[in-house]
Amino acid sequence: MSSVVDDVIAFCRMFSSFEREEICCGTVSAAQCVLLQTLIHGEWDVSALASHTRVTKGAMTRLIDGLEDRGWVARERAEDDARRVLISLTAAGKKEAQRLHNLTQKSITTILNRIPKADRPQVIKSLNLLRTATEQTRTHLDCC
Amino acid sequence: MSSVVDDVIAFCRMFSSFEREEICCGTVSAAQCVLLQTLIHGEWDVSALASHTRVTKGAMTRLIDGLEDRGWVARERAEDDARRVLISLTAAGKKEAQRLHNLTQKSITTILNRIPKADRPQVIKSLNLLRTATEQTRTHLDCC
DNA sequence: CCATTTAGTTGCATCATTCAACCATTGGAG
DNA sequence: CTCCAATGGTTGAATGATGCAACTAAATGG
Repeated sequence: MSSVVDDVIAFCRMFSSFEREEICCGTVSAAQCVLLQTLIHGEWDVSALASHTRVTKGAMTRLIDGLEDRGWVARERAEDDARRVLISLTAAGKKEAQRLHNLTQKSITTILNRIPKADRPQVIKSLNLLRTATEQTRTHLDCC
Repeated sequence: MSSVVDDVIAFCRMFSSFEREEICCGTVSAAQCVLLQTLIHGEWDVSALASHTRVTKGAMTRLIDGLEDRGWVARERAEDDARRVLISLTAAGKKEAQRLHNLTQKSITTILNRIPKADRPQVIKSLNLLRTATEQTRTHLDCC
């Protein structure tokens, strides 16, 4: 007997440990790993990254500091608003982000390959539905 | 365009933030929250909890310390092996674990309710498949 | 009976994170 | 135009979670 609650908890915990132990392992923290992969899709300002990653602006500043020290991201003042700081991947950063993305993909492929072939399309579709549903549910940040 | 990799990352990150911000919020850390819910199913020794949660024994000792301070878990020496320490929920712990479980369930239900009714059975089944596949993949702890 | 292994705890160092204070910039009201 | 509130970002201090290594106690095996 396993409830859907237990399944979600177990799967998410397992995937997080994948990220921690096998994907970003050694080079970056899990948060930085996600951050690099986020930036593949284009440049963001610090606040947008913070709310997307669900950490404070201060924490995001330091995550970015770490990636900047490694030469993987660059800061640039926005032209229209000199307060905003746009973060983008450097050439090296693109490479690293892609490497991490490939590792992530490999992990996920490994998992999917353990699922009966006939079920895979539905699983993939379900993950997309879950992502969409979760993001819709999760706009507000109020807590406690 | 969204790849399954992005979907998994997004869903797991969102669910983690749910746990952090809405479920264990205030009373316990996310790790302690999962730990309490794990113990609903029975008593474990420290090493088993550590490897299940994928932290070191030292970290697990401290997670348990925190829950013990709150009176939610109890330590007991195993009869057959005086080195092992069995962790179980107290009465208050059972209550808190159930409360957290209900909150988790509520969050997940909220997410599921945003998915078209027709798709839900497949999503639930998919989560179970994913959990099983991930746990099969994830027995070794070697890293780097 | 001693040496080795195993289970758990603890001290230390590290890192991520939050909170609050702070600076710079923007935009609006008078 | 000027001042003031709001916004975007950074920084310092404190907290908390974690890993590693050293340690104690108990079991196991020659």
